[in-house]
Amino acid sequence: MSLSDLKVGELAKRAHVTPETVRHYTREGLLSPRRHPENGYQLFSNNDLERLHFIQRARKLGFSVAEIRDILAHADQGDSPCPLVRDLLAHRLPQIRARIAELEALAQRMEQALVSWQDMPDGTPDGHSLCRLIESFPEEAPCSATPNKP
Amino acid sequence: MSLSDLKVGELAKRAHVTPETVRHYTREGLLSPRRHPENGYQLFSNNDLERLHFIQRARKLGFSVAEIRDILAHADQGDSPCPLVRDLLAHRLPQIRARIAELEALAQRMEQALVSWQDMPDGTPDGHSLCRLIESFPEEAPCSATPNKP
DNA sequence: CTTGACCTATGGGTTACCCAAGGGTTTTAC
DNA sequence: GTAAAACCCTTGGGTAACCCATAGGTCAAG
Repeated sequence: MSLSDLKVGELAKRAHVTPETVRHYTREGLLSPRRHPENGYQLFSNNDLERLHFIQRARKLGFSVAEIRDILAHADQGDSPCPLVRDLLAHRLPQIRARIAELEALAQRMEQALVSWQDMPDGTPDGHSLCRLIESFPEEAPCSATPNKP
Repeated sequence: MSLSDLKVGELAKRAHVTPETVRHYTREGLLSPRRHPENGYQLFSNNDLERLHFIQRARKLGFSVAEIRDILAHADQGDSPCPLVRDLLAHRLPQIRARIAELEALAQRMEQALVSWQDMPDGTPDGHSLCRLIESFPEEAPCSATPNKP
């Protein structure tokens, strides 16, 4: 109805994301487009575009989609989401730092492996050994960094 | 049949993982236990225990379960998996380094946010602003680090 | 009026597991 | 000897933030 109504693709293009992402945010309740009464198309306003920009900024600060939904819900009710925002970030930061430390440790294991493998022969698997490269590595360190999350 | 046959729980305990994890590796083809002919229980050998240790070492070096399956398949066929192992690690390492850089950038954004928010009032959302804390952050940086993967 | 570009909803894939349900088995304890 | 606890099985669903394929409706331009 409004002059500035945007369809998914148009909104997506302006925010440099894919239409799928916009639909995802809509499904998750971060955006609530009106619907064209006849064809069912999603209709986004300029306000939705601002909202999407907000979402992108928040994502870049490390907030999850679920957290952003909560933040937006607060704001939509007229409550200031800022205390929530501060809290979330303060809690997330040490987790990120821990994750960095994990990955750093992993990278060092990998580098040490590559270095110490440089003068090891490849060898064929036998009954006792599958790959000495890997087996040459220490295993016993009760609990520590987990790889492969990203 | 063998004296040293282990049930899932026993194998899991010796490797300090959960039975679910063992079943997962079995489903993914990393382990191939025999089956008790009468009750269908999985029966693992000492060789499987070594194999599980191998898997754990490889996981700690950052290999994915799928990669480890390939490595083990090579070894099971009598081929040396070592060239594959070197290759995989050499390719993965720069990805990990890139991921660390991403997270480092994220952490710095978060820290800068927390600092610069210290003397900002919380404010109530109005038509133009949802949360100035987040809106005070730059958005335009064409493409860069993605948060929230771990 | 027919392309081709766009929209819709649904369901499945990604990773490395974890968890619950529903049901059979084995071990332990009385 | 038996009953409860502990263990095993398979199936299916959940996690995070999307991406992609399918099948089918809609719309703008030539």
